[in-house]
Amino acid sequence: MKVLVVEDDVKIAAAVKRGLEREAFVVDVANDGDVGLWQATEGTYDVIVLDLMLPGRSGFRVCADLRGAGDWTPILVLTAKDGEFDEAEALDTGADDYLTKPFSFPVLVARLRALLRRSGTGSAPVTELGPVRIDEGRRRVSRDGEEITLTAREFDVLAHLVRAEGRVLSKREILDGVWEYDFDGDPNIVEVYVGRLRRKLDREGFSLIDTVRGAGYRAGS
Amino acid sequence: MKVLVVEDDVKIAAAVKRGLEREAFVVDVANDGDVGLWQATEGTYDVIVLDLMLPGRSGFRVCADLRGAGDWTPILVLTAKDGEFDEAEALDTGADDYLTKPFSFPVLVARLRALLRRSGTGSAPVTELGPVRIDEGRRRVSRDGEEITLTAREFDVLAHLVRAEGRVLSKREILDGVWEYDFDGDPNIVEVYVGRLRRKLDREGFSLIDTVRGAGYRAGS
DNA sequence: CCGCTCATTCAGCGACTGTTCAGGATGGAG
DNA sequence: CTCCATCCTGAACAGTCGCTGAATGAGCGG
Repeated sequence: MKVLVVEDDVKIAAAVKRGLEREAFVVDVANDGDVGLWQATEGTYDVIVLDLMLPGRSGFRVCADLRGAGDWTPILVLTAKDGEFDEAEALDTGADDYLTKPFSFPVLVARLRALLRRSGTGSAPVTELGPVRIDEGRRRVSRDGEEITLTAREFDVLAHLVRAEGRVLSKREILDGVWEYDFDGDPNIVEVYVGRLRRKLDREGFSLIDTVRGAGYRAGS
Repeated sequence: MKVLVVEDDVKIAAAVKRGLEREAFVVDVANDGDVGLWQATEGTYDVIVLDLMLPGRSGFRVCADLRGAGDWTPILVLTAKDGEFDEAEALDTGADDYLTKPFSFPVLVARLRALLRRSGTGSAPVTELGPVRIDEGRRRVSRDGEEITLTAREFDVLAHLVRAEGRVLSKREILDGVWEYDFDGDPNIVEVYVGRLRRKLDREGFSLIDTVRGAGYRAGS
């Protein structure tokens, strides 16, 4: 589950990033509105946390621009309680929820999850592929009813492939979708994870992830 | 992209209609279940937004009747959160997704788009030429339902020819379209690949790729 | 501070596939 | 009918791609 945090206060940004990562989110941070907008359009995020008071392009503008460009990634807006910006106004611009600073961390997480659930990105109805059952909401996987434990990364890679609904995803696409945007390590890591998923999920006569040589990987169908 | 909105609350119906029209949908509204069912069967819609609580025929019935009549237009169901109707139940009746009222507009649009994407109305690059079926997204090819494995290059060449929809492509064009820009090897390689494709795909009485001597190759039509 | 889990890198191996080449087949022009 | 350009094909080779096990190190909990 990828989150983009657009926040100029470096300390807050870092704290939020660390906290969300502990909750198994993959987090990218942008420190001003322009970079934020750019990253939001380039990358594929499941949800965006957007401060309204930003250097460069304001949160309002970012929100409006994204929506104007047809990007409906759920947005949770952060506002200062002194209320220079009005929450209702933010919602009008196309935000989906808001939170006034200072906020408690559990609340942020709860609201994010609620947002993901509502927008359907997070609660993709449980998917079944052969004997394997993938519950994105609870981040659980089972085969023949038996629970299988995956690490956060393993789950993200699997979920990403499953969401593609049979399309072939290149290693590059998987990297972009699951790892932080500035990851520039060896794409071989995708192979490593696919290998691990196979060892955990495949069984005699059933293989969940196909290799499409020269193109990427494909799950299901 | 045509949407049918079946909703008895006139204000909600109007708001949704206006909003969706701003998103470039073409919207028809029905105010009760019977009219809704009738319009759904008469017209051809890409997706139906269906309230469950309706005068006349309930949303459940509409859904069930449509499915019973073999109409599989994607349906997004609107439920009141007080939960007189159960979402799971709606999905059982044949709905494809649900949203609880009140909902935010962007969420509705996002879900509709997701639904359209999933149901393939939005993008399905699956081409059939005679007995051969080419699925570009899944990178799969089959003849008479039987899967045929192609290498990456083979698939790319085939896809390129298929995309030309019957136009003749010169070897040069195929090279430029499929190989890297700076490829300066023997154009004979195209012949080699066409040959391999033929051996894999052609059968008695059917040949997928025609040679147009002196000009290039052509697939389909 | 120690032991654990997990993410990442690396190198080696094996199989597959892209490419080349040369000789045979084919078709059209004259 | 003949000849030449064009196309087809089988075989061979080298390089690429994907898989794996092991090693390393960061981070967390005890």
